Amino acid sequence: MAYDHRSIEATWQKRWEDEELYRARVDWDRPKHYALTMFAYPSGDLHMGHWYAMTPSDARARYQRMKGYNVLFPIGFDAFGLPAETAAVQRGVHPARWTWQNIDRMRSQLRSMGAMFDWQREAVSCEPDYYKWTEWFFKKMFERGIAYRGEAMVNWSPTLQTVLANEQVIDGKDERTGQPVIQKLMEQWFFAITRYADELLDFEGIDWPEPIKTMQTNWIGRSEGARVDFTIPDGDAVGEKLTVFTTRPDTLWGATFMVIAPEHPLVGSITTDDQRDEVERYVAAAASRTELERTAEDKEKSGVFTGGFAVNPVNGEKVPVWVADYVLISYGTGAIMAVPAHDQRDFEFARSFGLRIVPVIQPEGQDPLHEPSMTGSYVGPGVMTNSGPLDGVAVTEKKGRANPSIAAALDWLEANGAGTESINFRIRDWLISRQRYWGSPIPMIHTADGAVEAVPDADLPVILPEDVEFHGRSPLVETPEFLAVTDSTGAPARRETDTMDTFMCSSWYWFRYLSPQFDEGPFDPEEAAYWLPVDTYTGGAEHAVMHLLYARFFVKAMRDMGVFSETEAAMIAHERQPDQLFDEPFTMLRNQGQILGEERIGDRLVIAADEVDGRYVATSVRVEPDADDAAGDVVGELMRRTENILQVQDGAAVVTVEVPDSATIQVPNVPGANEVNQLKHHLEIQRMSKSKGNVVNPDELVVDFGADTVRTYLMFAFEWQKGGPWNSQGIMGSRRFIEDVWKIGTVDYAPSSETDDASVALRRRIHQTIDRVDNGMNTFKWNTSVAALMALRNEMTDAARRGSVSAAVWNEGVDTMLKLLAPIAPHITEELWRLRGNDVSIHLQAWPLFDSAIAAEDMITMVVQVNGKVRDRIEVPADVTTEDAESLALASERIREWTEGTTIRKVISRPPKLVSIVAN
RNA sequence: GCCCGGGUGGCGGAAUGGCAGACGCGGCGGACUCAAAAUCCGCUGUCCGAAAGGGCGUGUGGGUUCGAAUCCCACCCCGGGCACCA
Repeated sequence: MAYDHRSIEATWQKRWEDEELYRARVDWDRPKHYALTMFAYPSGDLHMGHWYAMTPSDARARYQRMKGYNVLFPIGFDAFGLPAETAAVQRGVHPARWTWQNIDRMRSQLRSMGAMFDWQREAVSCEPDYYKWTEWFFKKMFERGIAYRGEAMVNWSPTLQTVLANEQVIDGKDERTGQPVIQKLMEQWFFAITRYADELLDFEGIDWPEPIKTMQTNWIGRSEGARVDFTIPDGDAVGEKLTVFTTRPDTLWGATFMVIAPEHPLVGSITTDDQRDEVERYVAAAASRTELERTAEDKEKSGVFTGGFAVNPVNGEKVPVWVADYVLISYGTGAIMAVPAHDQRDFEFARSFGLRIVPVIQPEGQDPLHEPSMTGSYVGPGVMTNSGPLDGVAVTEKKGRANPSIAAALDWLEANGAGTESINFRIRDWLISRQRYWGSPIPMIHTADGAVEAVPDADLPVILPEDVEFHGRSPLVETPEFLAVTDSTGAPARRETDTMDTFMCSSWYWFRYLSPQFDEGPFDPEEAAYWLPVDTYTGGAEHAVMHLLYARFFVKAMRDMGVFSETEAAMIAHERQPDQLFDEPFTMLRNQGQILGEERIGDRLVIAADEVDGRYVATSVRVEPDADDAAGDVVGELMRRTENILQVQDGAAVVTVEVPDSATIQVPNVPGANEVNQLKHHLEIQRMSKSKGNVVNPDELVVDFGADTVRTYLMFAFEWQKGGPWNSQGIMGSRRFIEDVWKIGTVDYAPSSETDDASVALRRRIHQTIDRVDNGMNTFKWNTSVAALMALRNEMTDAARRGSVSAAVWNEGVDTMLKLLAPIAPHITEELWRLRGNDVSIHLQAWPLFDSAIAAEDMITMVVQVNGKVRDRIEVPADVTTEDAESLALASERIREWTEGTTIRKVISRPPKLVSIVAN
């Protein structure tokens, strides 16, 4: 019987759906497992990246199910967002139509995966049923004072009179029109995520990757220090206070100037008339630069003097106030005190503009720091100097109060009313306003007197008007029927036209999955009481900070708003303790990498080279796609480049060529003599554009090879956390494996040369495979699980050919292999399982039990090293004693040759694996 | 620039501080075939060697250790994120 993946996959997908095999229902008698894969954006076609994210997660959900859990594995669409609106502007398709077409298409593509999605729980964030509750959450946030109005910078296109997304701005210009974009302050809606900053730093009780926790910790950026007020002594701003936050209050006596952000509210009043033109020019220029450009530390320091001064409260000194764009209005107070002697950025700034540098920390055992001879700031430990009351206090490398000098400074500031001990966070409040159409409306009303009030619950959701046109800016601002409302007193008012950041939709979707039709609240407490929290969350590491931090914040805010009170009551009714279950959304998190397009064929290079000491050193290199083999000393495809070393496939051999600076380079479309750097650049650009442009279409592969093969390949060919470029040849190995499984599952096995040894050996291998597949599943290293199954396939194929094992062991092998493979390749294993006479789905079977006694090897190859090098291998019993291992090693003929004429200094034994002999 | 991760054969990758390269792709050789494909068998890090065997080898340089892909320090390169892509 031939393996026909098309009919097998179609048949089983239909039967599973008809039989509701993957419906997840609350069952308090069974342990639950909520497996979640990240909310999918309906971008159009399902691509290999979706398969890569979802099918291993599906396999693990299936594995958990066979392990005895009642598993929920839902799916839905993150359907609001910028691309739909871009399609509307560019191609005249309504965002809703574009989005729903994509969703329909992706639904059918997703079904071809054979995943155990419970489609009856599907949720789509652009449906009014869904965004009603997104709006409801906003209202809750507003009522609790978490949602508030504030000012933030936007990318403003004066030409289009609209706000642009960061990705629409390239080099300070609109990517489509090429017109300039400026940074502009605008009043918008925020969520006060900073109130949860301290709690978000606590990852206790959740199993998340260390790097993600580190990135979030750094993003939140808690630092301890002091707030200090500098006072403006004269001019228009006389009496105003410039507040700075500093982590180094001990260096206040060395503060010789101040720097404020170009957007600082006091810029105008501090600036003197002489300096006004220059300052205004500088502020305007800063508005055209992105934050990333402004803070990059390798750039030249820029800044201008305002002409104004401020008084340093610790010593009464007047210090000049400068404006510079490396100070950001969004971080700290938007003003800094500059201590050039002990901060490198301040030092460079001071040297660029000839500002005073006063050392206040004296490194011990060195000559006193002397300003003119300093070549950089000093940031190490020492003793305070030039600092009045702090002189002589020790400075360590510790942060905060743990550093004696900082502790002394804080005490002095508080005692003298010059400043307050304070904690600053790098994280900013979450800007949730978007000046766009295709998002969840913000359910707020602007009254005639300038106040804001929430839309009454009975009027939720605020529905997006459908009959609108797209010219560039949000149609909401020009749709009178949408704008015109009455406030709570019945007076005419204006509806809020900002919509919400789509991260808002994706901050609670896993709650909606629990009960997408529920209309009495965002989710059904009875479902939530059983399924929450999410046990396994899988998705891309590109979401390490923002989405995952917003999601954590959201759940904590929900908890504090009492959203879970009914859920908690339901839990208690079922004797489940709700303690701390609503502190974090995702108990376990794992990230996959990205699948890139297939790597292109490399550049064909023609190289003239000299052979020097067996290496090739190029005198000229040119890139020429159709060069003849005889065109140079080395001609062929570039396989790899590392720095100025090229590896070129020249005929059958890979030749390594060094390209010195003296070589002449010719790159197409770049006239004249080129440098090595240009060659590198050319090769780099080609690679990237190609790898990003080559989209691999899973549909064709599913038709040609079957979903089981594609799933197996995706789980086998990559290190899941890392990802990598697609390789269209590699998939044949997985196809052959699946075909071999078919042969093993359908062969009419009859022992012909059966031996007990062979049966014992195969059983051993079967149990070793259970262990290895288990390990791979538990550690998300699917490739090792598949490799173990392939190795078992090799043994089974061999046993079948020889007829060397008993029928009972053969059948144990087939059944075990099918069960172990079932999560990875669900269709073929189901088909073979049924063909073998089983009535109940393989996906409802219990996972095979591992027996370590059966898996144990009785003989082990022991390695014998002499001075760290392997010199012999000896077969020993697995339970060999240290004494026996050493005497066997020392008695070895080969070891005696290697130790002859030397004295044995030491013998290290790690029986049964290794004996290491040190001799000289 | 800052934060996080990675670098192992021609390629994807494996390896609780203890045999580097499991498993697979590709390649080479052979069987089957009129032939090709498919399939099956064998070999396949690299250099020296007829072989036995030996030297070298996990981005680069140093260190710890009887022993390092694995731990430590410095550097180079690649990927992700940097708050309006999601």
